Amino acid sequence: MAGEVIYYSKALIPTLRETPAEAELISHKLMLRAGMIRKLAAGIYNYLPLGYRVLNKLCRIIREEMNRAGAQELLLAALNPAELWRESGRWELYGPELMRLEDRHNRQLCLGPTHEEVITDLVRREVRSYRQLPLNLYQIQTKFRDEIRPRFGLIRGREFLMKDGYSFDRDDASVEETYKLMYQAYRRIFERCGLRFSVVEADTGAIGGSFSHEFMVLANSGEEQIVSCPSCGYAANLERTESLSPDSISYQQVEEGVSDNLLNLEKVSTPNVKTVEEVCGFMDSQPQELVKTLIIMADGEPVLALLRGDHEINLNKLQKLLGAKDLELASPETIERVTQAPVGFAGPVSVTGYRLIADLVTKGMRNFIAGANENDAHYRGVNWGRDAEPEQFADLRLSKTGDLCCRCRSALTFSRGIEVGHIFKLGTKYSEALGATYLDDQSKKRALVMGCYGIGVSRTMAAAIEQSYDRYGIIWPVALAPFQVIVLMVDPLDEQVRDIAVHMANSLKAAGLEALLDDRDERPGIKFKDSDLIGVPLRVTVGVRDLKSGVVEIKARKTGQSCKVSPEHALEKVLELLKGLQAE
RNA sequence: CGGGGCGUAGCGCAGCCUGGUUAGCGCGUCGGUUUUGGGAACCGAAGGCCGGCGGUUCGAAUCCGCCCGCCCCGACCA
Repeated sequence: MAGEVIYYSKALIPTLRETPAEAELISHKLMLRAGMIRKLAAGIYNYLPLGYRVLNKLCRIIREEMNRAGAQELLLAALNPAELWRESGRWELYGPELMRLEDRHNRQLCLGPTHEEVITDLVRREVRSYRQLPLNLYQIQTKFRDEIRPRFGLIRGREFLMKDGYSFDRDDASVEETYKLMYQAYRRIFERCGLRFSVVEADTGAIGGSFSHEFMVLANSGEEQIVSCPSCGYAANLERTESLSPDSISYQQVEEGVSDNLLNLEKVSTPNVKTVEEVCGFMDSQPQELVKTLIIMADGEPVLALLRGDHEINLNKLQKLLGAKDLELASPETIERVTQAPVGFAGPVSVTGYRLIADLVTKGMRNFIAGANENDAHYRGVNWGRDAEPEQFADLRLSKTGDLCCRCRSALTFSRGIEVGHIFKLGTKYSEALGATYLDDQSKKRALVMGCYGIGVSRTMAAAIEQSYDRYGIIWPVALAPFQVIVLMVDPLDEQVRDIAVHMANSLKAAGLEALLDDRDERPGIKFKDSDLIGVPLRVTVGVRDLKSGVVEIKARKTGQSCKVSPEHALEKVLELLKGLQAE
């Protein structure tokens, strides 16, 4: 890498002592304070030199790994004609998140939120033969999404930097190879960034198979909940997690050690007792003895979903099961219409005309409590078969703490993450819609099999900070740091200090490192604070005090550990420390 | 989209409820003196269409209406 020295006195690094009121999230606050970014409008940011340096570090790593994996970089148009999006059907499907605009001739355009259409169009024009395959193309570009609610600074913006890649293969076997290559490339990218991350299985939608993974940077502020198994390596998004309830036999069975001692169905008057908690309190029972009934609107049709009282529904699972496009909780009016009772008294007994789906866990339950579909009444002693029978038992529940891995039965771990990468096999969805075909070795026309691979570059920068900071500021991993070293002159007016510091910075540069030379005529305190805030991994402090003893101080940002060495040995020491930091 | 909050100097805020004469404070900025190893002290100075438009009033940062911008929460608990 080419070395560099930047003089702080000439650099635009407008640090802030106080946090602008607009920021909530740590990464957002610190990036503003460190002078890395400034907001232009809601969800839209300018990158100042310091922030841009970090972004470029990320891009460089991404490029190197993508190229190594055989992908080629290109740059696609950001402004897309509507016709192309109409061809794929997404002009209508994408919804208000698509930034649409018109030109002076009233032609409709959009700003690309992703580029399947554009790349597929390009490839369908240029690729004809299997001999040209496989082809793997990527770009790093600003994307536009008109988010409902931009928030969290760079984590959810309306304009953001993204690496998006698309692969074109002859068949499934071939795309699987490409997919594996990309998976490995992604692992390498995030490893090289020095990030702690987890790869989770993601929803594959209609395509099926294990062909989608999300790369999550682990951070407590993460939007996504991740469930992982420490013993077998299974990891998934909470919404997609399949897990075993540790107590999936009924409470009654556990209590009595019998399974088929069926009690009579008994209607109990429960005036104004509606929630699970209220019912339990009223009947002196546990949520595990109760089956709750949720009325869900699936594409406008009410469906009754049954879950154990202490479990939550996972709408994604239900949606998948039903094959529905749109799911939402039914309105109170609908609930009254369906159950003939106010909200709070729904149950499975004597329901007709609606689909009834019960969670697997409820299958083993006996003599449970449920709403009576009647104002102020519940049943107790409800049993499947005799009193009610769902159309099917299926996995509907949201995994919860204490659940076991369904592969190896170990206890699952719950954590939070920020999605920074997503890879998936697209199949022929876009190639068929846009007619992107090739001739195979039998002269037969076939649709290209696609994969797509994204990395949120600007978001990754924010995620790195979420994962590594302290009360003084950012702590960059060496690979992403805007500079590896800051050389700080305590007394910039002193000739000897200046000479030694400049020489130090230049020798760092000669060694291929990027150095920030703080030559500002500021008080030492300010310079130390700024140095900590912007998070440069190593600091070399040159001042008259230490020079009297013939030394300079080298301090690691992360550990706070420092040592004093002679100026002649400083370079060597810095290189050694950096090596140690990178090896972590 | 629903709910809540905010908009006053580059940044952080007070003033507004209860209208009144030069609109304040801290930080930052500029000049000066003294300082100089963890955000200095003193002296002096610059910097505001109080988000915009309209209304009420003798008089509006302050009251009312509309608009714009920004932030937060929510859109899975029967």
